[in-house]
Amino acid sequence: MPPDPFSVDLEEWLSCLDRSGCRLTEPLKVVTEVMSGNRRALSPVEVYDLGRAIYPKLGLVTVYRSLEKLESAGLVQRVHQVGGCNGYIAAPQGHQHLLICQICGRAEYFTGDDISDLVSRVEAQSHYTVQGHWLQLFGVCESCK
Amino acid sequence: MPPDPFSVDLEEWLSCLDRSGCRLTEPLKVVTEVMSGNRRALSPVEVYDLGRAIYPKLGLVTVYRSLEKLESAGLVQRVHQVGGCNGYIAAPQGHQHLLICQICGRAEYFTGDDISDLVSRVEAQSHYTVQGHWLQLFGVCESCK
DNA sequence: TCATATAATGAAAATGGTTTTCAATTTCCG
DNA sequence: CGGAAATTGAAAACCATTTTCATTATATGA
Repeated sequence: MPPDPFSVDLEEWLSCLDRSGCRLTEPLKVVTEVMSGNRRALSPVEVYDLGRAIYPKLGLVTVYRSLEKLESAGLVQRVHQVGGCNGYIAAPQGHQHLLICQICGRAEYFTGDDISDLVSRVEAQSHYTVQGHWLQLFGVCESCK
Repeated sequence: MPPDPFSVDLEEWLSCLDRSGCRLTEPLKVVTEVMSGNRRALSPVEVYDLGRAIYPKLGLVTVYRSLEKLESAGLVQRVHQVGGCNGYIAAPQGHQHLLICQICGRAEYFTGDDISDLVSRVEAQSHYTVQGHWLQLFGVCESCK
């Protein structure tokens, strides 16, 4: 069982940001708290709203900048969906992919996608060199059924 | 060998649009010609520029509306990439996925992704019901190596 | 073939999300 | 504690996309 990216605690995230050379300001801590404690992909405005519940003078611009820091520190990743591509969610440790509930937006990570056979076959047929892949599953979670 | 979505000719696309109830206007035909004759994911502005080379008074707004028609007719699909998600490309027939060159943007479709074992395992572990998936490969094409 | 209802067009304006600018504030290192 | 430098928030700028609306073009039925 791989580590659950949603159970990582705030302190670890903050020390990771610290190691990346960020100043641990109040607004950045608030955005980090929101992102580390949520299992859904959140848009910048959603982060903004959740953040202001904790720290009312948080600015939307700062949310954008903080998400950028979290993303380049590898703590958060962008999520692409049919409805839009401006969602951010806690990034997995190692090689994992997302499974997203189409009803409530809740997400899980899963491992063990072995597509190496597929990749070799596609490489042989297309004469491309494959460098990476995106795989995402969509469905309905237990409580939404 | 599945049919190559890039080799479908213009006439077929136009009759498909006709069957969908669209009026075959000059601007729509131009956008259709651009989209059916290109192997790269094109942004609306790129379509606009390529289209005006054929039909100078084409408007950008019409490009957006035409892409929407092509998309709902299933002839074109949106492409999601790290650099942005506003690309459109000829849609595959049946179940196929994209392989995109990171250098030149050229794309190929491939078939034969069998992820049913993976899906059953993930369903059992997560208690989600999986309804669909996204799979996309990234690499370097033959001429870019 | 022609007339006509109506879908489609293009230009301008509106919209909405994201980025830039900049002066004021906060952090953190010495 | 002091001060250099990163960070912040507000306003403005920016850019892609959508809406509005008067005009034009298409397809259909007389």
